[in-house]
Amino acid sequence: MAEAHDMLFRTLADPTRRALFERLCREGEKTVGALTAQAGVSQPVVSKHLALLKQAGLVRDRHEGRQTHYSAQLDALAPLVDWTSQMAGFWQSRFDRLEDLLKRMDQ
Amino acid sequence: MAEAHDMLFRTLADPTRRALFERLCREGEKTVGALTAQAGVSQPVVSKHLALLKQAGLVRDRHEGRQTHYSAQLDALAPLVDWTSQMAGFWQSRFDRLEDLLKRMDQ
DNA sequence: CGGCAATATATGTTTATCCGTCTATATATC
DNA sequence: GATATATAGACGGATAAACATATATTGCCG
Repeated sequence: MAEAHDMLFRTLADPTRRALFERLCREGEKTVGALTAQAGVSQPVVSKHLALLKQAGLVRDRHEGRQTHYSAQLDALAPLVDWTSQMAGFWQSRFDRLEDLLKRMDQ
Repeated sequence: MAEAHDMLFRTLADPTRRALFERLCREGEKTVGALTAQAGVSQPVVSKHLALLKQAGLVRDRHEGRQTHYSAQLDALAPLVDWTSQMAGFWQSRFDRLEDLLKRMDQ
């Protein structure tokens, strides 16, 4: 049962990796070189993190000449939103049932 | 810069721990014993995970006699929602700026 | 063609973190 | 004294992050 949530949480749990993703969200498409310049880690490491982000569907790559441009793929956050609202939903429905119960007890 | 996001993502990244939280969301308040019975791991491990969840603000505990009841604390998911919408917001604003630019170029 | 630039990928290694076990033990509470 | 939970220790194993380095690939350019 290793679902999408699992990979998402795991992928975003690493600070270096999440920082890369955040930068792509803030600043839009960036080349590996540009990302490496401010990532504080070596280029191979950046490439590896980008590969993982891509595997999780969080980024897309676009080749242009000898450069690769990466950009955030926001749709990939949907499972995260779903999960969150599902959790909130469970809570809410339990709350509703409680309210319901109290209402019936009141009568 | 180890913010709330960091702890949240890290805490929810572990499947066992996330499963505990999900169960508390779905089924409401549970004792450690009840959680242990279906967690597939030993009681000390369950207690440790609960302690981490509590540290992240994701659960609350309530002592009743010799039992401890845990319940999900949904407010703790707020930073997660904030982060997500922030990322979406960055994306959106970049999109807006692009639209703006195109509009001006059109004139 | 030759060579440099940008990136991906593979290696070997080190280090660190984390999860789990089992086994206490401390602390309440019943 | 038995029960429920928390906490701690020693331990093993898995995972993962980082380094450094090397190399393969591809594209650009002279």
